[in-house]
Amino acid sequence: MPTEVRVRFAPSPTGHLHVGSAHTALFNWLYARHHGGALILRIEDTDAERSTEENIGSILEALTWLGLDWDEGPPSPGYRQTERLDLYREHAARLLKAGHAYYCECPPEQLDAARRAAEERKETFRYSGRCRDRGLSTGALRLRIPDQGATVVNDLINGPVTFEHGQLDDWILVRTDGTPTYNFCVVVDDVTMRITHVIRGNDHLSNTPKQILCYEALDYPVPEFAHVSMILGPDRSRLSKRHGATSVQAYRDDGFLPDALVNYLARLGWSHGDQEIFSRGEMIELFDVKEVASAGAVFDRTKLEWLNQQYMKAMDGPALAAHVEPFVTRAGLRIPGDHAWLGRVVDTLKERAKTLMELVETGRFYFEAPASYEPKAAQKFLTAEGGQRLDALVERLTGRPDWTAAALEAVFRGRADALGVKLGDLAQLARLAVTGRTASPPLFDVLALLGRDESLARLRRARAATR
RNA sequence: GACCCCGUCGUCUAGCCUGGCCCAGGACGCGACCCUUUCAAGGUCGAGAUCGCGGGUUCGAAUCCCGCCGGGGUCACCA
Repeated sequence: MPTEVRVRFAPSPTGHLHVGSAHTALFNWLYARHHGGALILRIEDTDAERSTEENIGSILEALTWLGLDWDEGPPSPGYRQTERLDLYREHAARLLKAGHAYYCECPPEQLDAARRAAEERKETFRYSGRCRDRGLSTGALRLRIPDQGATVVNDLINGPVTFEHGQLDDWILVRTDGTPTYNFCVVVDDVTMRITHVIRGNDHLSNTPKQILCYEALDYPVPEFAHVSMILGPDRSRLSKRHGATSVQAYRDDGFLPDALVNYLARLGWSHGDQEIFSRGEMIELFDVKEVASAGAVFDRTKLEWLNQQYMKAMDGPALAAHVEPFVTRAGLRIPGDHAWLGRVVDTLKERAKTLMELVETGRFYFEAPASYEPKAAQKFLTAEGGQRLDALVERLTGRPDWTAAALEAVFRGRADALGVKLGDLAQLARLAVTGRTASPPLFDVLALLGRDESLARLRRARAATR
């Protein structure tokens, strides 16, 4: 029986969920789901200084919003590193006893000095190994790295990567104060959680040989590794706040759909022929880490926006309306109809906006009468002649029982013929009156959705504004 | 600086393993046109890559080999 695939996503709660982290979380999730395996969520909170409870909550929330569910992890206990200290202690003791680790009492100041000196000489700093054979019983615990040989990381994405042991040094497993270091915790956790595939950011590739040596010292099987490329800013350096929004929630708040973000992230470093849009099911079925590209990818918000629009367009009104509602409220607007009404409104707006936020802004007139008219258009349309046309429209429209888009269009066409003008002339005038703008969804749909009373009121108000 | 990774249109990518179908395909963005009551959406067409550079192997290289250059990442008693 083949061993079950077990992957993990291990964020450190020092901030919100970064899109780069979401990217590797997604690849882990896809890999787990594709293989019918398990995704384990582990919180790496050994940095007490920067880890906060709020950040943990925020990360879980972001993952949930993205629809990346985990099979093991919080809120169950035992998935935070701070809860697993005994485990690290046990393993440290084992390494010490087996002679694979030793205590080091070199004062930090001395190490710093040596580091600076090495830097002066333009050399790589490596711990001298001064305490290797002193048989000390206190201090920081270091892993003994073989002097000779090399360790090869057989990366699923990057292929075999060789690191000479001469490049590595006896790294610290446990600090003088007894707390375990990150690299040590990762090894112990991945082993005890029976992780079969470590899929993580490319920035960890250099740490991998150190970790492999630790697995071997512990006499544990080494998992498979896959180092995913990082997400870059326009200047091709790692995407950071300096480049703009980086957190998943920032994109949520800007009005992106989780499916769109997930689809976008999936296409960063991964592809399947010429296909751009993938349902979750398709992604799960088609995804394979071995096909992930090793080059970094620049985050392109414009393409994300396009994808978001594709997703909004594909969604039916009522479903989209549920996503839109909070944005209406947040804009300080009231919804003058029921959910079905909002669904129809949203149907007229979804192909005119890239984000939910933009959609609300574009359709603002559905929720409140225009506070003003576009100056240039007002200049052109709200003239004496425009007033006469508005009068004609109001007269024809008042008291009309059939307030549907089709009926309204018939009235407008009839009026345009009678007045000897093009439909467009009349439509633009009415559009300005009703929306305050020269661009909007189809006028007759807008009128129908606004209702007779509101539409007529707006036409009259525009009439009053003519010169 | 050392080590490691990466290098195809502005961007995301296909092709590279198993050389010829590639004087390089798709998508975003950009331009034009069509459709049209406006704006979008949609459709069609187009501009855009000497495949980082230089050698070599070969009848033939984006694809194989070597060197170089450029970018990024890692070098903590941070994670």
